[in-house]
Amino acid sequence: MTTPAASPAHTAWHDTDEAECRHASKLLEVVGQRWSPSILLALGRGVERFGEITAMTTGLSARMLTLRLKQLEAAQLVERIVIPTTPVTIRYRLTAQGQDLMDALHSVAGYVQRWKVDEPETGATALPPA
Amino acid sequence: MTTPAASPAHTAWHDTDEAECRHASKLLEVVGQRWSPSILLALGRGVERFGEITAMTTGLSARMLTLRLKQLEAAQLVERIVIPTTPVTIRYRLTAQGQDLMDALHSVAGYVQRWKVDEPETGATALPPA
DNA sequence: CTGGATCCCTATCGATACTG
DNA sequence: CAGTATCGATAGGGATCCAG
Repeated sequence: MTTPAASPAHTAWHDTDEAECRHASKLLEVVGQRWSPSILLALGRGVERFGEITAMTTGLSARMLTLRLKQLEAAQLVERIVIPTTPVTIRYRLTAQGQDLMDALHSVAGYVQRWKVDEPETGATALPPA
Repeated sequence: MTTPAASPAHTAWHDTDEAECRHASKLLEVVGQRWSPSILLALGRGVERFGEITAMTTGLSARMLTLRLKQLEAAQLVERIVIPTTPVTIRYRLTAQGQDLMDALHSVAGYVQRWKVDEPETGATALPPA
């Protein structure tokens, strides 16, 4: 019942090593930090400039952006590129690793579509898709 | 254009609706909360009792577990089942929705494997898999 | 065993002001 | 434009005690 049909190439959680579960947990906690998803999404969509991210993300302050960017850099998900123009231009991009993560993560987009996740209001949605 | 008509496996982020991106972000922020991944993992592996989760998760207090469990219930990911034994037995289980999310999320297990994410120590890993 | 209620400390976050 | 520094408010989270 759990698997509809044809288990693909990916590993089920049951078969996942304890250590890897821990790493996955930590990773989710980093990625799940406030603003992180928005920032990663922006980068994934090609936005590369500090100011653009700030502008397009309502409520995000420069301070937080700097902070998150550093963390995401530390997590090897984002790289900071300094271009010696005048004044200096700085671009942020997903690393290959970061891109891969976004790739893995877009299956949650499918989840969101399937379950039409919404705010806990009215009666919410609680019916299986099919 | 928003409806790409029966996207095969999954939708790329570029093709993902803004609203859905927002929902995905919110979802990740909930799932990424401290302890949430560990709890979901435990539930996904079949652990159902409050005490068991507490015991197997180092550092997790009863308070936090109660809290997260409530949030996850509110997010429709977990259901609380009360069995009128003596004393009352309580089981927590992933809902179909929650199971589906874990399903979607196990692609991050693949990511973790591919990149061997580890603590920033020694020289760390920073090389592409292939 | 499950989980509510407090106390309290700390990390986090937002706003503002300032620099290269 | 791309950050850093500081401050004050708050919420998150741990420890402990208590209750159904």
